[in-house]
Amino acid sequence: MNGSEPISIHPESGNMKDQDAIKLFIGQIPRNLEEKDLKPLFEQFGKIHELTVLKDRYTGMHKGCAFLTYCARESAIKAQNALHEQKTLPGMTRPIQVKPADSESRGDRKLFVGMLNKQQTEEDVYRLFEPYGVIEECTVLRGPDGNSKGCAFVKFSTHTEAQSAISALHGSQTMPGASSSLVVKFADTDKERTIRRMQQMVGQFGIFNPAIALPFSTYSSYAHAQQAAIMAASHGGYLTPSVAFPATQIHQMGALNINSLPPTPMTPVSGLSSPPANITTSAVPSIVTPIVNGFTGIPHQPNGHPAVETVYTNGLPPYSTQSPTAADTLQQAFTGVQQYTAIYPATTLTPIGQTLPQPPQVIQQQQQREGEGPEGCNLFIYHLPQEFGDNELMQMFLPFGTVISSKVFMDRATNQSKCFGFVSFDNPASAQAAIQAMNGFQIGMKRLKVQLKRPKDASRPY
DNA sequence: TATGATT
Repeated sequence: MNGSEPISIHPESGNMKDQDAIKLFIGQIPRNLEEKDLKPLFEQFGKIHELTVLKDRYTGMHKGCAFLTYCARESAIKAQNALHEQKTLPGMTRPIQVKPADSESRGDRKLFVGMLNKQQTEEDVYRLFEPYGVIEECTVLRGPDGNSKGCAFVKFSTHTEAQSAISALHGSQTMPGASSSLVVKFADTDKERTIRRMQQMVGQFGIFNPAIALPFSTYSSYAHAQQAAIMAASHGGYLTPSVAFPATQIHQMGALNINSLPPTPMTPVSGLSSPPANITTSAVPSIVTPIVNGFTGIPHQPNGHPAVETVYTNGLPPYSTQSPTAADTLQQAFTGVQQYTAIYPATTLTPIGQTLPQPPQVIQQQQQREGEGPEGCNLFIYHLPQEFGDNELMQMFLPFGTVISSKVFMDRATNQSKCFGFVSFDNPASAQAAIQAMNGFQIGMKRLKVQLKRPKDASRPY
């Protein structure tokens, strides 16, 4: 089995595959079977374009699996139906696996296209992308009035095709009337990504006064808070305060049924969030993905997976269709801080050019500094932005419940923030929710550390 | 830079 194994990767020469051919992953193959041994088994379903046994990159060892591409798409389907989990090869304990390779079945075949000309139709977009593969779906995003939003979704039959379209088209040209060059990127269909976005938005909007930010901020914040609260509750008391960074959170949040969120926000806290005036409450879906810096959510699709919907304000256009690529986490978060600080006069950062829907009306938050909450209700927050004061800190945590106090520690000599502080809620569930959502949250170059305040008495390691 | 700054 070891020793010499001349592996032929090109079984037959001159055989073309369908453009929509499916690459199959074959698993549970005995390690003594090479391409030539496997060929007869698979050939019965059609002409093989390529069959490759996977070898360890370094040791060259047979990995017990292979990739198989038939010339015809149909052959792959037949083979999968006939073989997948249907028989067990000699020496194996589990049945053979025959299924589309990960590279084929990835959700990553759907592209988001931005910076289109608003006059461009589905057909125009189709023509543009056609050269790069088989297009299964092509949708121009439109507002309620039917006008294009200047962006589209294009779904290819494979990840590879989609990737080649990105390579060829992203930034390749600027459509007449568009403010920057064409954007072609993988669409954010992935649930985890969506959740991560939501997590980001809590920070983005949570640090704004929700009443003066986008109307949806209240919703997303509350939805998120509820989500986190539900989580906290369902985990009982055993939530580890040391959940480190987003990966953990995303994982945990991904387990939630985000569609079960009630559309109605929680009781408004501290009189801050008057109900959003220009939102159609009756039409709000369970999850709302606001448009942020040109981010688009997933549009409603007739027969797709409308787990997430994009909803725009009544008549209010979204934030325009700026380049979604500009919206990487870091920059978004930092922009959020800048926008925030621009709103509040007490801060020193230069306002940035981003226009807000309304001139900010600063609502003075009555601030309760007295009285920490009971045990389990008090958070220690570290890595705060330098410019955050008590109020900003409170704003950031309001979405998770009633904040009974917030305090940023200041250096007495310089009157500068020491970048840490405390927030107290009136109940432990809110505190847990806040930890879950905000610990590890990236702002600027730093990530917030949010954990329960150490009890005064004995701060033992255990 | 690290846990509510006068017990």
